[in-house]
Amino acid sequence: MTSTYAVSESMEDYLKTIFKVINKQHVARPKDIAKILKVSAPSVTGALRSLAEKEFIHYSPYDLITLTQKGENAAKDVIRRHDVLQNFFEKVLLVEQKEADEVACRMEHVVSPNIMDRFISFIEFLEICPRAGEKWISGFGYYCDHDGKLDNCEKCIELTLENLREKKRKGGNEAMVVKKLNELEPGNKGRVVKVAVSGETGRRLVEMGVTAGTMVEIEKVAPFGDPIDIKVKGYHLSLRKEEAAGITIEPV
Amino acid sequence: MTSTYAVSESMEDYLKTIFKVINKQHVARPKDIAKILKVSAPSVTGALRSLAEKEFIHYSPYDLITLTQKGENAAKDVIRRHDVLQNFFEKVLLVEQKEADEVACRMEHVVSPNIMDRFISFIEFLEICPRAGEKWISGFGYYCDHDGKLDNCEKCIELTLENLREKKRKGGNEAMVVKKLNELEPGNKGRVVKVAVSGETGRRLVEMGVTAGTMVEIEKVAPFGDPIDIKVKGYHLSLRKEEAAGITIEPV
DNA sequence: TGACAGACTTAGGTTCGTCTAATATAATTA
DNA sequence: TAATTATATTAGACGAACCTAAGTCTGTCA
Ligand SMILES: [Mn+2]
Ligand SMILES: [Mn+2]
Ligand SMILES: [Mn+2]
Ligand SMILES: [Mn+2]
Repeated sequence: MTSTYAVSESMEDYLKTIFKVINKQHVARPKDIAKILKVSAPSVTGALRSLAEKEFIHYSPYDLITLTQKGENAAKDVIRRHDVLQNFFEKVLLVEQKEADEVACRMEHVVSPNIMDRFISFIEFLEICPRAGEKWISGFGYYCDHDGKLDNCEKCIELTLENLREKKRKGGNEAMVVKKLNELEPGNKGRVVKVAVSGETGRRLVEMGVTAGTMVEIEKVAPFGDPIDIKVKGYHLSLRKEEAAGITIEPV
Repeated sequence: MTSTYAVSESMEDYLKTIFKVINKQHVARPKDIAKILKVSAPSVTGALRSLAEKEFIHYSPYDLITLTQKGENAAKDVIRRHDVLQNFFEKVLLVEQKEADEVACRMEHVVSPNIMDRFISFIEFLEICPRAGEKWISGFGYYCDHDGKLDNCEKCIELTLENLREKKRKGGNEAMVVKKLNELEPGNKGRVVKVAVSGETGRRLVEMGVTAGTMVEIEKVAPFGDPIDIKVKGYHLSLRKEEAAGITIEPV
């Protein structure tokens, strides 16, 4: 059984750490990496040499460390896997943050791309399907904390059904509401209706499979609405305002 | 970060394999182990020496291999972790069996006891809470296969609510139905109402946290109803008929 | 500008899990 | 029972990922 990803678990953690350090303080130094990963300085030197050889980073002794494009992609991918898993543990299994983070950091290296996608879809479905959603998860919390007792499910279902009908009544009057991605606010979620973005970003979106039907969440909007940070399929993505304007969304 | 479990990932896989081989053909030989784990024969010899030293197995060169109690416990624990994960991937995330098995075999070594418990509770909750269950999971399947389209949720919720009320009407007339565990049939599930089992098995049940509220599933019943194989909290357990008779169940 | 402290690398060693080649033992079969 | 075949072990080596101890580089500051 060949390993699922291009580098070893250890190297993935180094890449992840380098990416995070660079994005936080512009430049990554071996000392920081050693501290974060709780390894000795010589271990870091060794890892750097190995990563440079495989062309994940630019590096020579005493030089500063930068990620190659390949390295950045790999790092982002590990981080995505980590985030999806941690999110699932925290938001669905209601596990405490520290443990969710720790276990995600071990699982991130072994989860398959396919199962990743399923986790993402599952969480989306959970958020969208009116049978489930937040209320249902809190019911799971009750179940866990009370030795397998179910909390009053009937009321909850009635309410759900009520809301669903309400929404439908309204929906019958107005046409499907769509907005441009740049018109949404942090925390808003929606489903992609159309993508009309050219250039590198457009290509990246297609590559990532961001097409009609994909769920998008607004994470952060900078002053003057540029750039806009979004989450799609577990990826964190930063869009220019004009790029975001090319994406049509049906808010959820 | 110290590793979560007592032995390395590799050794856990050896233990698991030894357990399975013994339970299948009574005696484990290095050749079988090598074949299953896809390693060379000398690798097996090395692993056996190492496991013997740590007292997980009884072994000396050319001798036959048996698990110590410690080894058997460890093996069962790995298998439980594996099964719970694989089950979640297959039954909840609707992942195909081969991949579910492979990824479970990697994750089994890094999932924490706590998150294990959550997975188990989550699956139970999914099976019990009338908002979710099988119908809901099949809705998730539809969602995955149709690019994020929701299948007619309203009808499904109405039906669920209907069933729930139906059940309640019936439930109002008759008192809570309870049975003895030995009266159930393979595939039946239920919630433990009372445990009155003495001896080693009783102690084991308590250790495993099998108390009022725990979900139990009947897996297999031998001819004449003895022994009875059950699944509790992810563990597979074999009970004598008289032991099973000491456990009161409310069928679900 | 030159010393020095702190950061980084080199040198060299350990453990783990794997391998191949050679050897020893056990089982089968003529 | 002797020869042959199948299995298992020993010997020795390797790469990955870590470590400690000992040097080397560099930015800072007197
Ligand atoms: Mn994290
Ligand atoms: Mn990690
Ligand atoms: Mn399996
Ligand atoms: Mn495994």
